[in-house]
Amino acid sequence: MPRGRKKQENPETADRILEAAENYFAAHGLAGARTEEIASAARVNKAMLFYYFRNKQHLHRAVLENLFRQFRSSVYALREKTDSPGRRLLALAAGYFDFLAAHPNYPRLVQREAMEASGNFKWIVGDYLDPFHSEVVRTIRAGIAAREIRNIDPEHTAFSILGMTTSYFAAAPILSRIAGRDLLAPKAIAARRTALLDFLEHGLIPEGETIR
Amino acid sequence: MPRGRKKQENPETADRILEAAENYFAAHGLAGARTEEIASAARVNKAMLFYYFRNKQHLHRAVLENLFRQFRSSVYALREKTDSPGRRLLALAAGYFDFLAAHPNYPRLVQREAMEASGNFKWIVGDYLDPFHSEVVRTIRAGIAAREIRNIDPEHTAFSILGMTTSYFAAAPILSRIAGRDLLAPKAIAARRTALLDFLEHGLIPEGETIR
DNA sequence: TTATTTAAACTAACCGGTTAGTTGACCTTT
DNA sequence: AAAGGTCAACTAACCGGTTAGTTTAAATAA
Repeated sequence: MPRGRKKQENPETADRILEAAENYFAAHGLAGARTEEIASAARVNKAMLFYYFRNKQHLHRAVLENLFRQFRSSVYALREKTDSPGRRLLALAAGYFDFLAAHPNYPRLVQREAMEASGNFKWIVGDYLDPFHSEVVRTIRAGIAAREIRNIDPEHTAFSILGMTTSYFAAAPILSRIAGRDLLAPKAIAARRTALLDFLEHGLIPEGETIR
Repeated sequence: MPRGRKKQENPETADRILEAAENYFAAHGLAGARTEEIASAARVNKAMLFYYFRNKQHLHRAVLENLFRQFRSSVYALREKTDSPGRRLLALAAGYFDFLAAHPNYPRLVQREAMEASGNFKWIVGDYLDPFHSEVVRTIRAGIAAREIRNIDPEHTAFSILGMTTSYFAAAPILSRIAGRDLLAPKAIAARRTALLDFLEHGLIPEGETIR
């Protein structure tokens, strides 16, 4: 129950801050992002960042947790209920892809955490990344057992799948420059999706077979 | 010509600075790295950074150019002279992999530049990344024409190959945590190499064939 | 002499964080 | 209903630590 409110409009100040912070942290990192800029992008006084979130670190953590919560609910939402591990794996990859497409800041924020050995490390891995990675590995194993998937190293394959999916979005700005067109445009993303899934399918299934 | 003080020869002060700066910029980014720390890691006075490299930005740029020069010479050194585009492509991927394994700072520095839309963008892409990417795409096209490689989108395949190669090294710290062991240990790198090349081979060749 | 190097003090700017005070909606009490 | 009080939300101005970059004076080597 909000007690005192100022004038009329207030699309949740804290949310605006969170959104602006997400953009700046993704683009410039914790050290590179400027609180003043975040504040002005959120159209609030700088002091509000510290009013709602204790300090820069806390704000950064809030951004991460907010994003990871969405990540987890997305991933869990789209688990296919099929007997075919091959199909389940492709659905997993596609779902992960779609989440990234919908949250372009995510890969950059995670990449930053991955590069420095920050303190966030532990909870990010334990609460979010490890469960997802384990599920992928488990599905690959099941696929191999069911002879739907080639006999490959499940863990490395998981790294490869997640890596080739993530890197496209994480490096989109520079790749767009190389390609000479905007790779985050809806059409480009759709093309990437099919190309990626096609590549996966043919890198996983045994010779001469198809997942169906 | 080393002119400096001290009886024992200095392994080129500027080089020590460059090396230390590379480590700190890779780990913390341009904004996050501290000149004082770079200086003490290089065992020189802070003023030397500004004596040899005008300012922090220039030092950062020097680090990038130094690394990219090595990147280019490595890549050009290992071009296979074979008629088989499929083999040339695998050699290209393997060579890129080996360069990354030998220069663990490279992917992190490039990733950072890729994430923010910095001014370095243009020359990095134009002078280094674009030529390499083009060569990969060209080789894939030749492979398709020679029916050694499946009929796939060459550009997206290039993204996938480079992405799955790079992301392993760029995210090594966090992946190591997930895997529960050091993924940059020589043995782990060797395992990654074979797993990666195996995955590539079976994702590229037409059904039932092999590159040989 | 001249180029390189150190140590140390210094500055200017930047930037995270604080503070004192204001505003306005809602809640009493009269 | 008028008057007064309360509290969360908000602002402008400021504070103090940090850090890029400079300067100075001295030392060392070629």
